[in-house]
Amino acid sequence: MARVRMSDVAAAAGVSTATVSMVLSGAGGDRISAATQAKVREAAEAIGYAPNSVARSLRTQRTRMIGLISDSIATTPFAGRMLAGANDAAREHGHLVVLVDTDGDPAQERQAVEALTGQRVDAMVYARMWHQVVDAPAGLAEGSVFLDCRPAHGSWPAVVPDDREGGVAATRELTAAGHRRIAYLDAPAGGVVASALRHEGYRQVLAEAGIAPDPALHVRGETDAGGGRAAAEELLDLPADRRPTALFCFNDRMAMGAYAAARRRGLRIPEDLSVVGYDDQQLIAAELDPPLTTVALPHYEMGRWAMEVALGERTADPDEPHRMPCPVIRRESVGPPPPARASR
Amino acid sequence: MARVRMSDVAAAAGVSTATVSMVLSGAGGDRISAATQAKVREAAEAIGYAPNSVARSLRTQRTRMIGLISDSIATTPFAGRMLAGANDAAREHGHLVVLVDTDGDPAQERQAVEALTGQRVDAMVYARMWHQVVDAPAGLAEGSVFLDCRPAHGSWPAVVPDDREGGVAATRELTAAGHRRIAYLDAPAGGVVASALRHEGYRQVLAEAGIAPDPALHVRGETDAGGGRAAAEELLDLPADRRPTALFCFNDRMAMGAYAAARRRGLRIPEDLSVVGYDDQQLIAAELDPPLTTVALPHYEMGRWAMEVALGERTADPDEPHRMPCPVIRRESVGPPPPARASR
DNA sequence: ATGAAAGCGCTAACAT
DNA sequence: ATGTTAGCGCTTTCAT
Repeated sequence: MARVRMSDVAAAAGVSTATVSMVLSGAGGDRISAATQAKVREAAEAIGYAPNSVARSLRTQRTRMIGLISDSIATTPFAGRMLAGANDAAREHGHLVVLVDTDGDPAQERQAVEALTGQRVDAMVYARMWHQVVDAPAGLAEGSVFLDCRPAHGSWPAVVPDDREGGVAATRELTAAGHRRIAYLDAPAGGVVASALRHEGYRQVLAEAGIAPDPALHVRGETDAGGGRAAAEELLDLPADRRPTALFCFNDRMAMGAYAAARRRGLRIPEDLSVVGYDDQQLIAAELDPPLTTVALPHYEMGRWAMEVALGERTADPDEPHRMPCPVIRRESVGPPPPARASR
Repeated sequence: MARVRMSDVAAAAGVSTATVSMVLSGAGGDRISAATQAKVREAAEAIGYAPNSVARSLRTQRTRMIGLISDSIATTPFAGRMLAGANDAAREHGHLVVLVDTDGDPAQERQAVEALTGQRVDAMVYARMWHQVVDAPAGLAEGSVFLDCRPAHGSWPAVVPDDREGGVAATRELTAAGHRRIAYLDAPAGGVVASALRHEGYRQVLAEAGIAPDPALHVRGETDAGGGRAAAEELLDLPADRRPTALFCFNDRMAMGAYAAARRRGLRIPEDLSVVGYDDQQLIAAELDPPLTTVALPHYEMGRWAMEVALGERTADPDEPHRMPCPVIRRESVGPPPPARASR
């Protein structure tokens, strides 16, 4: 790599390294004469000088690197856009991101914190692939920020999707179309914080619309297509007067399964059955037939937000997670309820 | 962050920093007495010493960081497992990866190379989201390695999927089941190197099986579900005696569209029509009904390979890309051709 | 078996 | 307006 040092530039320009440092770092704008500045820049250019950030970091105690620890953002095809948001924000502020994927293994997390601390990153972001409550890794510095998760204990800034409002928006999409028998195809019970929050949102909308919640319309299944299909079948096998006219699915994969169940029964979407998903997974939502109306997770924006607070470009309350809105993506899977069951 | 330095450990242990350095770096195994070693370790532990990698790097001229420049691996949900492979290999050898996503923008690439060079990363990996031939970014150091792409000019180690053999494997899956009228749903003409390679493999298998290639069975479409569907429709509208009994699709998304086209015509998969995809995209291949037989891209292995040569743990020919095998993933979308057209 | 001392390449007081 | 100088925290000869 580059072998030429600042002293070489200084020699070539006939000035001291201090002068070179000042002009090249821009700090000497007013202190160094224009002529000298030009001379220095030319010399640097001519001999192909590239500053050594390691030396600078040692001196300034700032590395312009941000550590990003994740359970598996990088390795799974899901929340990658969080990285994009974080990366963009870092770049815009002249920082680099050092990424460590730990598979969610606490031992690896501890090592990651250690390695990143050793490299003296200016700050750390701790990210999860999906919204959850986590134990902070051992040794995580104050000033770190949580991305798509929040710490069970301790006080750190955090950003998570506003899953409650997402549940509201999804359900409202359905009540607005005229539905009153709306099912919620939920994730398995326990642990999944998004599941409970979306359910809250769902119930709130029903209440506002004066719809009595029917426990039979709240079913659970694995969060994949198979689970969604099984759950949807259970629902569609209900007697006609108790059967839902619309399905709010915990995620797009379950919605995909619900499509399959509807298809088996000869039900058309959205004419006979309306469906709303969650996640806006491009590979599914946009390519389903018909394209799926869904609620998007603001991954990119959350990644940006987290990086901006890590960089100190934005302040945040360390005791209350920032909830990022989840926009509805309208496509073609929602319509009015079928006439036969449109009125009660 | 940690404020305690090696001199603090030295003082606490009553030895010199040289001694501390030796024992803590393991280099003093035979030179320092066991008693002193223990004393030093205890002192370090007691006062919570954590070495400063920046200072070490300045001194040793090695940062134990590898730069990874990608067009958008991190930001799109596709080739993320390349990152996992790279990350795992780096970790196993005590290195960290500094990730920069450039969106494929040459200006950003140049900046990335510059920033990474400035940080004195020990090596760089240049990755693309899908197999392509690229112009190396300006200033890319010798010794860098190309991941999922190969340089149009210049001499660098590179790793790409063996798309030709993948095409062979996919097609053979179909001839082995007894098919003779096998269509290739290709990507649009031009540029996509994988497209041509897979086509070569396809033709080779036909030739080996003594099947005369029918130009009507080579159709092209956009590489999404819509394109696959249109291409499949064209094929399925052929007169019965010319219609294919099996479809080899450029990717899983096109296969998804082919499923839709088949469904519209009342064709069952695999009883009436066999389908093979490419990519093994979990969200699609495994969740389609029936699950799709496909060819997997060895993303994880390629990521690992690239990182290992970047780390110098593996040697590679800089003038010939390493071709990584693409395994067939057998699921349920391939069967024998329907009886009516089974024989020629 | 251990210590002294010279830097790695840069920045930032402080001088001039 | 520019130069001198003292480190940042560590590793590594070379001495002892």
